[in-house]
Amino acid sequence: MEETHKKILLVEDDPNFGAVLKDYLSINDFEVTLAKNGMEGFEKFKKDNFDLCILDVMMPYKDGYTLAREIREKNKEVPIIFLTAKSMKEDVLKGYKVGADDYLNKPFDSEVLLMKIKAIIQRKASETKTDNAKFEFQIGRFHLNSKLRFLTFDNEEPIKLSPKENELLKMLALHENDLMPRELALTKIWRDDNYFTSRSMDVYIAKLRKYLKPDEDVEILNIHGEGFRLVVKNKVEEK
Amino acid sequence: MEETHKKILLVEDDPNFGAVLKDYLSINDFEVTLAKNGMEGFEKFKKDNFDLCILDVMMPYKDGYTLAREIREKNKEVPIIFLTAKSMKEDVLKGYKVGADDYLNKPFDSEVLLMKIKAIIQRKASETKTDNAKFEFQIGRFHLNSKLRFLTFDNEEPIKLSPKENELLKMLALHENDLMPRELALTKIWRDDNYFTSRSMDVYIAKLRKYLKPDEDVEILNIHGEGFRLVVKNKVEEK
DNA sequence: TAATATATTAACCAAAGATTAACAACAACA
DNA sequence: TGTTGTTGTTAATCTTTGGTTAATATATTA
Repeated sequence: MEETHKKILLVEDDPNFGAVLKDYLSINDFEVTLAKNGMEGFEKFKKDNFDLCILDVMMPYKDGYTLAREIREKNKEVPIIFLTAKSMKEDVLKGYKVGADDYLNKPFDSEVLLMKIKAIIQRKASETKTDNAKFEFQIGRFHLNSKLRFLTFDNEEPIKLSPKENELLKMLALHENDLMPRELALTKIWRDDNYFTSRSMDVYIAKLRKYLKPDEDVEILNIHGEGFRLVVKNKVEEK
Repeated sequence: MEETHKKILLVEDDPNFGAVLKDYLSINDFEVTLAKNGMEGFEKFKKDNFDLCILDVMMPYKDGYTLAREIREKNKEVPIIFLTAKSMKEDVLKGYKVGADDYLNKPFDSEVLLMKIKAIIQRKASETKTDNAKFEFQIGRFHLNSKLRFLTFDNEEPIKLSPKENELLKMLALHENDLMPRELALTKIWRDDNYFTSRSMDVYIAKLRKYLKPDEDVEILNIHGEGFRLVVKNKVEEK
């Protein structure tokens, strides 16, 4: 079964390198749009719908990080890979902060790039399969509107949730009564999985438990080493 | 969060190259077992539980393809990567025929290998996640949910199982009324087979027996020197 | 820019889980 | 029957993971 080719936005100021890379990706069945600086890159980004962006970091007028930030404002989903001559840790961190999905130091092996591209696109594909457009949830006597970030208990005044609180509760609700793996929340909400983000998540779990206290039948249980589970007891089936 | 390191079986007859590659993989957080020919490779394969095999094709006594076929007989799942000096099409085909997952021509870029390894392991992981591996078992009057790690007796409050308790009981249940070899549980659950892990397993068998006590018809029997057997007596067939 | 809301970090303690050690009980078998 | 290796049991110890608090940092808004 032949899928339609994935679209890649390639922003690279070196015209030779850019052309070679474009050709290479093209013969590997990607549809490549080449922009030669950040300005042009952003213009082309707005005009089309790409599956992946590959950005050179060092470019005149507008560098890769700035461009990435603009792209992220428009689109929270599209994967971004940075190409850079630098391999400094702070630069890498800066890249991930603006939401990069991967990093590649020049000069690099084209096969490695290809591998990364495929891995990233596949990952995004499986993510969008799991993540739901749904934004309203009934959780016991609570109602969550994750678009407005409101949590309402019965008919009381809604509580405003912070973005992280909201995302986390939504993810728990999507897995109601089932395991919500730690790792899933960390990689999807925190976009990183280490000791501190894990600690941070625990802090948020505590906050959510506080919010959910008024309903005795709603609980967030821990499954040691695995994740959390939002349980709703004595559930009355509606019809 | 630190996962336990993935185990790789590396079979390579060139001692220098083998050692270098082993070191390289080790510093990249893999646990590598090196075998210097096909014979030794197969012996080591049987003794442990690997996440990946990397086989050199041209080796004395037993070549990579033959070894791969033997490995496949034992294990249909484990990913295999071939290393070869050849790049002939028929050889590649021969490799895929015995179930290779990937192919790499010497000399190769170590980063490429690393990438391939990661891609393959991740793919396998997501496969086993989506493949609806059985996780619910009826054991006499008990019900085991090995995903949530719950053991429920009749309609009583579920008992929480620890990861090891859970895995072990699941493995017993998978062999219900049949022998569950010691060695199997040790290599699969403890990923190591020595005096202490064996002792540890006995401790867990004791714990499980305690949990299962309420149902007279459920018992874990020992088969001296072989393993254990989960028996369920007076089984009433349901329809 | 100050004020406010949100998020991260750090330290510390508690809980859960796993291993180890020591010894008793048992099976296999010469 | 005694000897050897295996299994059963308990309790102590060690390790990892989770919960909580508060200080600090970062982002957002007035």
